[in-house]
Amino acid sequence: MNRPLPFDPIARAAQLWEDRIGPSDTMAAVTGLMRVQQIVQSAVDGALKPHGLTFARYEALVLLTFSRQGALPMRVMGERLQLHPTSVTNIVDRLESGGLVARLPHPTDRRTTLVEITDDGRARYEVATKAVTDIDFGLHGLTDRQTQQLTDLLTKARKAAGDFRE
Amino acid sequence: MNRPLPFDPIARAAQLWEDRIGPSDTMAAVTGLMRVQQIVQSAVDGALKPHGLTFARYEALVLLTFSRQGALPMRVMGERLQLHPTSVTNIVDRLESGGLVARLPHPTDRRTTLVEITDDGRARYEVATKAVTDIDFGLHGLTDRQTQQLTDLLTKARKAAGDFRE
DNA sequence: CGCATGTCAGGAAAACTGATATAA
DNA sequence: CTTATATCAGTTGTCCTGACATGC
Repeated sequence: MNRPLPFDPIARAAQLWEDRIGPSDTMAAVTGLMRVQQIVQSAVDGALKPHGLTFARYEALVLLTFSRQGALPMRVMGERLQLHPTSVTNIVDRLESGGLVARLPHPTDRRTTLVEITDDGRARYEVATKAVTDIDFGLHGLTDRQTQQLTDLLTKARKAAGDFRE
Repeated sequence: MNRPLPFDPIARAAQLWEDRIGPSDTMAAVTGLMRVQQIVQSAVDGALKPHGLTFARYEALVLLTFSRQGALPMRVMGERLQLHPTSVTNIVDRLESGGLVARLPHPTDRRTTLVEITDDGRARYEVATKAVTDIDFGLHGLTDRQTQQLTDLLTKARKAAGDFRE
């Protein structure tokens, strides 16, 4: 829709920031981060839409597929995906109503609800994975080396934010 | 609230992805990107909340402050901030109701609406800027050099996505 | 006529707050 | 009694679609 600008708006803003406020390094990185996230989110959601998924729901499906038993407690899903408890409830509701996961009682702790991926869920996961990998998650223009570098930098930031120890 | 995990969930997911699906470079970068964006968004919104702003509204205020006349057409704002026309309307509505900007008729083109930052808007911009720079936009753990590297990588991705030419 | 600009109504997906029932 | 788990009701901020009035 929108034609591209003939200049980089973030570089321009960073220049003005430097002139008027001070060092613009962090501001430029954060603005770029926000914009690339938006690009990637939109590309991935677009690729998943024909399969009735959003990125958040797809991530939940991947998490369950990767789990040993194909099932996890709600609380653990929220922890791994960094989701609010009510968001987990919402996402599992939608996946469940589509028949992609099922809620099961936990065998020993009756407070907790297990979420198990169904056969339909595994099938959906496979076609959805093809859809997002076919578009490279909407992230283009980087060499493999640069993509790894990006991952490393983001990992440093996550660690500094207390996302994980080790 | 949530204690940090004792391991990096993205690194773990990338390992499983590699085992079962294929190269995990892009997947790891995108997942990390999403997570860091979430961290930064939450930190910045938290810092701006006491001043009655969100990051989106703050960005609009910065854009106007940086413009030559302190005023821009709605369409241009949407173009620079990569916002949907209806999102521009919404954001300007809220800024206007807080007295931070004013809508003016365009002198020659009566279709377009100019948005001008007010004195109150400029004052709010200053305290808000102090609030977000005081927390470094929620982005920690990177050296200046690494922050610049991150910006460069994100710029490459934006350019490949057709965000801007040149 | 076409196209551009901005607004409105309404919906979607997700985050959050606060309250609640149940169970450890 | 305190804590943990999950849900529910309701609000918020943002993006999106489709329709529309106005003006170039």
